[in-house]
Amino acid sequence: MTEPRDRRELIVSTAAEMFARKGIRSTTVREIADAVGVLSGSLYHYFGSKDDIVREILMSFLDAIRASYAEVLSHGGDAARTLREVVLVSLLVGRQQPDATAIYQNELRYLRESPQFKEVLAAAADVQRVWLEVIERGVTDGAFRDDIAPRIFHRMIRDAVWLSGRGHPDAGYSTEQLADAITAVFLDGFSARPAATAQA
Amino acid sequence: MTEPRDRRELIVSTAAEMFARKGIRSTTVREIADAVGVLSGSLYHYFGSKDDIVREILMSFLDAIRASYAEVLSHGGDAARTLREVVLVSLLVGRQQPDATAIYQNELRYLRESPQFKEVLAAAADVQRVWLEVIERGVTDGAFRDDIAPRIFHRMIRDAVWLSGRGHPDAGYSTEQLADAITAVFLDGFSARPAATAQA
DNA sequence: GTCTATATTGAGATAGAC
DNA sequence: GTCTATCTCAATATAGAC
Repeated sequence: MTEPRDRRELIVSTAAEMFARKGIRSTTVREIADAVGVLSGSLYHYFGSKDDIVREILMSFLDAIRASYAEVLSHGGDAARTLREVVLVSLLVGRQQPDATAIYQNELRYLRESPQFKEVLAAAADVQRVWLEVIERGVTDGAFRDDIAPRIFHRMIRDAVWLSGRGHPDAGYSTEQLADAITAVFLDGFSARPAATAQA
Repeated sequence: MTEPRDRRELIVSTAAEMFARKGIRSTTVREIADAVGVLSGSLYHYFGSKDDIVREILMSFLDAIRASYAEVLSHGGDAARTLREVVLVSLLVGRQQPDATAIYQNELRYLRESPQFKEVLAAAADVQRVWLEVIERGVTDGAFRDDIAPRIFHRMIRDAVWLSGRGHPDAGYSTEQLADAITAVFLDGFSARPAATAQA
């Protein structure tokens, strides 16, 4: 997020940064309030609960992802091309909302513990479905190998994308370069090959 | 783990299962004691704290990993072969200690919050170093491509391996088959190819 | 070695004054 | 809209009887 215009946005962006860095459970409402510069009771003027803040962060993230994917799917292309674009737009949204991305990756279990996150989990399921469908389409078309279950491949590439922001920043890698690296490894493999199938 | 012989082992294995399923923070000592069939105070006869249980689970896991890797490295082989074996033995230990594997994957941040896990984190660093070194050796040898940073590739394949136990079980995939699938994707790619470089 | 009982701390949330 | 003050609950851990 950027340049919060009002206090409500400041609360959301501050909380997102702390949730991403320390985890939701380890971040107290008092710490959020301290960082914002108010007392904890004041947060409850804007949000009914700590989890409402979490919900807002994640729904905004997942809505951005769903919109990006819809755009990618709308302009067609074969499975390999679409997969490449899904990787790229995922990384782009991840770069715009790094905190939300980290929360999404790290706190799935937290979200499953409370029924109020049903909507968030449903949106996450939509997102996963896009990945799986493009992978399955590629297998059906003969573009992708059929000796590895789509669900297994899906998990590998999905984790590579969403976890790419985790830990140390990828110094020297732009988002586009990282997208190229991920698609290169996952489509062509890491083995050196005599005549590489040049992909970019 | 299996067939706890004494109460202490029962506490460890019960706690491991709950930590893996619900997370360390969401698992209370009272719940562990309930599941074991004692009252919470009694746990403190065996362990000084809840985190001592965590430490025991993870050190036993990481020691098993380090021993497996040492064995793999001791009998040599080129980088691709060694990487393949590292993947396989990692998955084998993961199958033997699925709860510890999940905890290791999910709770790194928790471990970083307390100085008492220094030893655990040091062991984890040893493990990561083995991966990185075999990858770097392959690049130097010319076996692996040199246009993708080892550290980026390392993160992808490492996550694919350690996260493979997460979520739904891989129905129908044995550990060996999963190891084959992972090495196939990461070394040869997911693209269908005219004349596949048969690898198994 | 296990229990009962409780100390202690920390968290999310609320009420009501300003 | 923010603060002060506090409620309530839940968690780790401890003390000491049995």
